[in-house]
Amino acid sequence: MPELPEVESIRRSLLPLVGARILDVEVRERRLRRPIERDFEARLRGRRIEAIERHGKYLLFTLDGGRTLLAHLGMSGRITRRRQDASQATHDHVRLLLDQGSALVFNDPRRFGLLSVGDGRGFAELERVGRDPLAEPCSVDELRLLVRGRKLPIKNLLMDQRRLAGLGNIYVNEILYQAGIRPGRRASRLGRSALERLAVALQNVLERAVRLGGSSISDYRDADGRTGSFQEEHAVYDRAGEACRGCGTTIRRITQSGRSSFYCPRCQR
DNA sequence: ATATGCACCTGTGTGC
DNA sequence: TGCACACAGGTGCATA
Repeated sequence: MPELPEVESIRRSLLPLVGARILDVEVRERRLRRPIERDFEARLRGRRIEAIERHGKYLLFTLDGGRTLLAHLGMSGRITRRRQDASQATHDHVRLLLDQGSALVFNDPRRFGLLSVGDGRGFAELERVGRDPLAEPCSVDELRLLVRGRKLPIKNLLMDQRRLAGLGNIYVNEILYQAGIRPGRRASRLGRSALERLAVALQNVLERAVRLGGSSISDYRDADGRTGSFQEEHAVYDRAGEACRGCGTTIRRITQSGRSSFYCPRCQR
């Protein structure tokens, strides 16, 4: 579910927890994308949260003693702040009991998410992801290097987390609309002007989406249960059959590598 | 190395 | 009402 803007919104809503201590850990379901380590609870208990950062779609909780809690929400994951006495919901897999009666709850119906504790931040998962385009905006020259010799569709390239970290199906579709590029265009065939528009669209869409707290399509919420509102500005995502806000042409849906792509056949070439 | 297809899961909506 | 099916914000692995 969550892409870069949603994860960033969750991170910001979690910041009041910096300084909190983890008093206890409860794990009800260990079978996530990768099973939760056996010593997960022991390695978290008693630690203090010193910082909460994000890289792409990953959240990193820096703890005292040099440890790091890595979290990924997969398709359906949520991290919520609650009272410890709040009732447990279906798919509440992990609860971190903090001081002052609050709790951090990880809920994930599909279990595509990930939780892991490491010493430092040497996670194999993190080594597989590229730069974060919000933290480090891409120049046109860098985009040119990225597309050089790549014959796959630009949409698939932008979704490849090893190249850029954080873009998923919503934001890639929205960025390509803003840039006026069809999702099926071969990456290597994009010219200088298209790459310039892409660089601008990348920054504008991500910054705007973060400002609006991300996209709440069906059930995304930040850690305090608040929805985002960027979905109200979606130009193409999930709008097949509706009119393009720019020119009135009917938005099309196609399938690329098993995922839906949406575009305006007139505004995007 | 590059590109694709499928598996991993549960929930929801649609059409019969 | 029940049932079958398609589809969903992601990633990892097997296969060409």
